[in-house]
Amino acid sequence: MSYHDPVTLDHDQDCPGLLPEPPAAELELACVLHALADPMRLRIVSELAGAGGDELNCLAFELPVTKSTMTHHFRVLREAGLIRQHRRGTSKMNTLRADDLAARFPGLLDAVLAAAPPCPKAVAAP
Amino acid sequence: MSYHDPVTLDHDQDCPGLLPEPPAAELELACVLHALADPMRLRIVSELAGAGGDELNCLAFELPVTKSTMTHHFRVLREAGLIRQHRRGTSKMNTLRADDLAARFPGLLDAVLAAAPPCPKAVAAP
DNA sequence: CTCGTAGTTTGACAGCCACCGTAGTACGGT
DNA sequence: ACCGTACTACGGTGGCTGTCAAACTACGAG
Repeated sequence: MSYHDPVTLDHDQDCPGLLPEPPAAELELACVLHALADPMRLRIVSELAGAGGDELNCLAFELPVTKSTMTHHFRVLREAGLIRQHRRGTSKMNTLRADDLAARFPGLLDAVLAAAPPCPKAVAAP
Repeated sequence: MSYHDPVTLDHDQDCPGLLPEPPAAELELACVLHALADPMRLRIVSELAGAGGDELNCLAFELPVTKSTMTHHFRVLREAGLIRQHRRGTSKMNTLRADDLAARFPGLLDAVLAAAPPCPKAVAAP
């Protein structure tokens, strides 16, 4: 659950404002499972999966916690390698790293999403 | 992650010494994920899976922790619904509830086991 | 520049938890 | 009954963590 800042120059040019994330090959199972074991974070991941690859800013998730707690959760998800975040204006846009996760742990994300509780409400587009 | 002691009379007669466990239909994803997120517990589950349904007593797992910590880990796994335990003489025998888990969360256990680090050593028969 | 909004940092809090050591229980063999 | 072995209960420790409030930063519109 620790990694060096892997943002390369190439990456900076392709996606300005990208926040640091662990490379797919370095994702750790215990870290991913731990991140998914929190109901708030599982809900974030479920809603991102339901958005079908669309980017959602943090406000798109109407979670019953404060903004600072949401910041914490998004950070845990990013550092575990579950989500990708980049800055766009005043917003942080989030996507699920579904392809990376499937490549690293085949079937895991699908099984977790299938097992996750249904989302309380549909995600509003930002 | 809480349940009432569900041991029924029928169950008592079929398997004396069975310790309380949650019914398969009541397994909670967050609880299961949390139990699997600890490397020691993941290793226990992996070794039980590798034993192909054989019962293993607690000593069969040469984990780098004390016996009292192992007791704690086995308890977490049992209460999360991942393992079944029953007393046999002075030993506690453990099996993986693979069928229950597959029924409740299809594909999850397989994906986790496929992703888990390889066991450091083969499990000695008790 | 000001303002509003999205998001972050910081510190605090209370509960959780992996781990340990110690003393104890449960069981079976002698 | 005693003994050895498998396992547990209990208390303690230090670190972790979800959560919050308050102050702050980053950004873009006007």
